[in-house]
Amino acid sequence: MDEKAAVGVFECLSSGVRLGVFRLLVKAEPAGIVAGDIASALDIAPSSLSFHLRTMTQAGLLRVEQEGRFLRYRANLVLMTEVVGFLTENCCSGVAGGCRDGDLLSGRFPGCGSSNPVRESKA
Amino acid sequence: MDEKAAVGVFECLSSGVRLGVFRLLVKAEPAGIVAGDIASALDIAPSSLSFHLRTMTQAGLLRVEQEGRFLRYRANLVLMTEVVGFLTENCCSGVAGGCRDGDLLSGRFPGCGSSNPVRESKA
DNA sequence: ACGATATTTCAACAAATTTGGAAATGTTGA
DNA sequence: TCAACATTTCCAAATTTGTTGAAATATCGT
Repeated sequence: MDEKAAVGVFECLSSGVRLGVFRLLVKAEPAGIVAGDIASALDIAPSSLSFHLRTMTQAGLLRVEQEGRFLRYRANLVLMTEVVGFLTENCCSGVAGGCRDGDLLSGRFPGCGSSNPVRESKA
Repeated sequence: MDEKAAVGVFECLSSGVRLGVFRLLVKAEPAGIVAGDIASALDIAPSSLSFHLRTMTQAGLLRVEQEGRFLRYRANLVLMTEVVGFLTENCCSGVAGGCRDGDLLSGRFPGCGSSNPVRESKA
C-alpha cells in the first residue's frame, strides 16, 4: 500500500458520515447492505449517500454488486487490513516490533536507527 | 477511543502534507524535529506548515516542546496505537479475532452474529 | 407497456480547507 | 538594547467538499 492509496482511505474515514457507513457495513459482513437501507439506517438523503458511497468505492473501501434494482454494498476488509499494516509499519515508529506492545513508547529507544542526530539548535 | 477522536485523527492523515509530516516525525522518534527543519525537509511554506502543525497538535497526533526559539515536534505514538486498536476493533469485522490473519475474509462466516438477515429485496 | 421503486447524476449553492505573504511575537547572542 | 532569526497569527484568495432537489437511468411487478 503506497502513501497515495493510504491518503485516499483516510480521506474516506475522515467524515463522520463515511466512517458511520463503513462501521455499519463491517457489522453487516458478509451480507452487505443495500443502499436504501444504509440511507435509512443512518438517516442520510439518498443523493448525499450516493456521493459518499461513490467516494468510498473509488478509494477501494467498498465493493458494490447489483442485485435487481438494488445495489448491495460491502466493506472491503482486505483493504482495511492493509491500512492497519501501513499504519503499524509507517506510523508506529520505525523501530522493529510495531506498536502492538505498549512498552514500545515513552521508554528508552536504544539508538533509534542512528539516523537521527539530535540538532540542538541551528543558529 | 471514541468515534469523534478517530475522525479527528483520520482528518489529519487525509492530507498528503500532514501524512508526510507524521511519517517524517515517526522516523525521527524519539528526537523529534524542529518546525523549520520539517518545512525544509518537506518543502512547505512556513506559514502553511504552521497551519497543519496546529491541526495535528490539536488532534493530539503531535506533541510540541519549546526549545529556545525553536519548537520541537514529536509524533504521539501512543495515540497512533489507539487508532490501530480502533480500526481493528471497529473496522475489521465484528467477528472475534480481528483482522490480523488473512483467512478471516472471503471465507465463510458461520452465522455472522445472526443479526444480519439477508434481505433479498424489499418491494 | 406502464407505473412504482432504487439509485445515480447533475447543477447550484453553502461551507470548510488550504495556501502564501505580511506582520506580530518571542528568543538569542552580542 | 538591538539586529537576526524561528515560528505563529492574520488575512484574502483559490480550491475542495458536502448538501440539496430535480431529473435521468434502470429494474421490477403486473
